[in-house]
Amino acid sequence: MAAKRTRGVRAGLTRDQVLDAALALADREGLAGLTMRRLGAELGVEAMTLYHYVPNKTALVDGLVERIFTTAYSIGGTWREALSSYAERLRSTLLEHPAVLPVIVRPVVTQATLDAVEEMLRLLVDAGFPLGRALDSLNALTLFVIGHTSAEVAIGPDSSPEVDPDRHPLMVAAVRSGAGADDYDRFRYAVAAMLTGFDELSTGGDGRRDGTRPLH
Amino acid sequence: MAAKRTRGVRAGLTRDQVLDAALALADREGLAGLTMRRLGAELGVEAMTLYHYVPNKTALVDGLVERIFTTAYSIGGTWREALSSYAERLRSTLLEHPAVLPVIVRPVVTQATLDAVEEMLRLLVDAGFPLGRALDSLNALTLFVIGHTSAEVAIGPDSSPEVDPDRHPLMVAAVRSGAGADDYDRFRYAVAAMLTGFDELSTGGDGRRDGTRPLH
DNA sequence: GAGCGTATATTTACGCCGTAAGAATCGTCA
DNA sequence: TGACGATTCTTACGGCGTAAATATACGCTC
Repeated sequence: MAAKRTRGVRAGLTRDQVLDAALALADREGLAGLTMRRLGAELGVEAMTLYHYVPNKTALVDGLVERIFTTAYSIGGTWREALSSYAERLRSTLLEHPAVLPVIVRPVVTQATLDAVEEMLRLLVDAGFPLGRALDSLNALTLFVIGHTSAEVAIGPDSSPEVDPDRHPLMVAAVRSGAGADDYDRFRYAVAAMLTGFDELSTGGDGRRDGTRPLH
Repeated sequence: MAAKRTRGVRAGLTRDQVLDAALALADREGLAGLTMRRLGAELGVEAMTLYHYVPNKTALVDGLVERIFTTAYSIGGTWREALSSYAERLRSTLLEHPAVLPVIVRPVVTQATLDAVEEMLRLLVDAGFPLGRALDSLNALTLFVIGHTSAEVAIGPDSSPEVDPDRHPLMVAAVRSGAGADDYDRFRYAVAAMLTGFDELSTGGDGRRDGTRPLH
């Protein structure tokens, strides 16, 4: 396909193209499959060439994390709707790139995301949240979504060991009834619980004056 | 100290000793510093010797995760107290071994932890939680703790970029006021919010004496 | 045009890594 | 004693991230 490269012959790459290819490669082959040599091959270029667009591999992975977050923010509606849909959007974005999850440890705050954060803070403050609690709430919600989605991805069905029904009757009953089988249902329940808790603790329940209901 | 090893001269290791040393090494040097060669050196043994106690490096890391979880469970008191202190214990255990956090994606359910889980479920069910929601609540709380603690560890102070006070006044005000600076405070706020939300959504506020129909 | 600096790519090489294969030594039991 | 299994070391292989040096091509000034 591509003519063989020789020194100095431009490949016409950009940092964005490198990141795109890196994300695609990680999605396809897993995080361990993302190596500089393979990424280079993917782009028709030697590994060392990539170091002109990225200082080192750590920075490349950081770039992936940032990219994922900048596509996840969303706003609009009441504060409950905004936070709820933000949580769902973040979850689905993360699920699209499960390979990157292990290295996502915190929301990377970039210029691109600040606008959305600012608007969410505005919604919360207008609803009666003290400013500090508004920030805390946003933070906690994000961290929960990351944790939950990580667990969703980490396993398909269930890998629990054998359980003694006499010693652990509730465990057995819960598993038998299929409880916890639906990740998305569990996710929505937990998000609703967090939002309800935020409301109660930070506005004394005022936030629901507009008639918004916690779930469904 | 230790005389030089020769072939066949026993070092008297056990799997537990290997895991102990691995955890200590990871805590001291970071996850990337945990290599088979270095771990071997730590134990006065060649790298390949470790493969008699552990099938491969992945299994070794899995062993670390399991070990951390089995020491984190705790129970007692009301359901709120139990879940709250469980969250705190898990957090502090994770903080003691921050290097392992990136590979903790899910609570490893082992025989050792089942008793504690069963008792927590009992507390929740007695308080009026539908069984499925009890399990969901426990799960959500665990995942939140993992996510939150990961973020705590991932950063010391703050590395936010420069923020334009005109575009993002709330952001600036929040940071200036020192909001979100205290990780532990933020953690407790979020846990309290979750518990309040669980209560509201799963028992109707304070124990299902009114027969409120729970979700599900 | 000619000449030259700068950006872009490659080549080569070094020291790590996980681990497969096989040889060496030990304790134990017949 | 001799055989055997358990334990350890030695050697080796392919792959990794990346430092250093080198080669090519484009865009600028004259």
